[in-house]
Amino acid sequence: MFSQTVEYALRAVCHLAYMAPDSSTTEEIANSTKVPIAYLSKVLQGLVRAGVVKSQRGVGGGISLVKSPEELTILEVVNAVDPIVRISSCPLGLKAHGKNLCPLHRRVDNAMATVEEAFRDTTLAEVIAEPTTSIPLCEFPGARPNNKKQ
Amino acid sequence: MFSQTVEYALRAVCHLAYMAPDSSTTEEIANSTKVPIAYLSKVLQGLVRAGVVKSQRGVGGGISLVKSPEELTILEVVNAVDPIVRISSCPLGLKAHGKNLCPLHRRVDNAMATVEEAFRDTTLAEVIAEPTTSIPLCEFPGARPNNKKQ
DNA sequence: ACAATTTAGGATGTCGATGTCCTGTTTGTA
DNA sequence: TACAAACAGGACATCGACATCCTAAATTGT
Repeated sequence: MFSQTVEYALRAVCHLAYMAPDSSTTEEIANSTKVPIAYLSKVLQGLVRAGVVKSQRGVGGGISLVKSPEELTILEVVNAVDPIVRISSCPLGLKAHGKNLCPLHRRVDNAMATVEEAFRDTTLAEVIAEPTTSIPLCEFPGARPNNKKQ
Repeated sequence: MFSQTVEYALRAVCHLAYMAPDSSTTEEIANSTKVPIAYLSKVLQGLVRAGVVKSQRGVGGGISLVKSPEELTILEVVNAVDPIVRISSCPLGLKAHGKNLCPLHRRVDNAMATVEEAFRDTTLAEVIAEPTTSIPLCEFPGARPNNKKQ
């Protein structure tokens, strides 16, 4: 239902949220999130263009969040790489329907609206702060993802 | 978010619900739903294999619903052609997580669960009975889709 | 200036979703 | 039986998602 690219982008941003406001290299993110590094590079480029993350080349550079985890929603990440497209007019192109959706497409669109709202209401800060036995991206409870520098 | 195949399958089943318990030919469904006939044929084959519709070859044959519109849900149609796959274990394959989803994947899976439930709770009968100015698949209010035989 | 690090981006490959076409098979009817 | 209607299914084409590799460009430290 969601593309692999969305999954990868969410993992990457989740990792960056843990590290915020520090930056991580693409390699660090790839190791932490188990995403193919070459493809992750492309996904991150998309996030940079969308203004969700920023990049810094050269020694000591890397990728970091533009906003704080408190201000960044899952929806912004999803829409940056694979936007949730709402149904705004009849997919059959029926003129008589115009902006009115038939009951079928109204229901499908409502389903998408529900997802959109759930994602809009969730910040990255909430995701990484939530108490749980399963830390996002981490093998062991209490650890931070791929935190090799400390 | 949903595949084109899902969209086509829903249109086709919606048409068949209007016609139920009569059958329609692939060509009639294609015309009514504005789906490419050759591809619709493949989609319908999938619905036949999934037991959502049944087919009858030869003169006077066609496609018809297996269940009545009251008993058939949107979810059954969606799952027949492009199943909603729930997240049942950590996508990163982290052993430590096991069946526990981290907050990130828990939220993504919850979104899918919401869609699944909304679709499970909607029958085709509800879709075609709902009062609206936009009749599913029809250009004009009050008409039934592609109802050439009457 | 030079070397090491790190992202940017082009070229390319693979695979499944989408879509088309043609032939085979089944079935009703004259 | 012959023919026409109608689905079944294989072969093939196209396109975008996913993925990899290589080179260029930018940046930092020496």
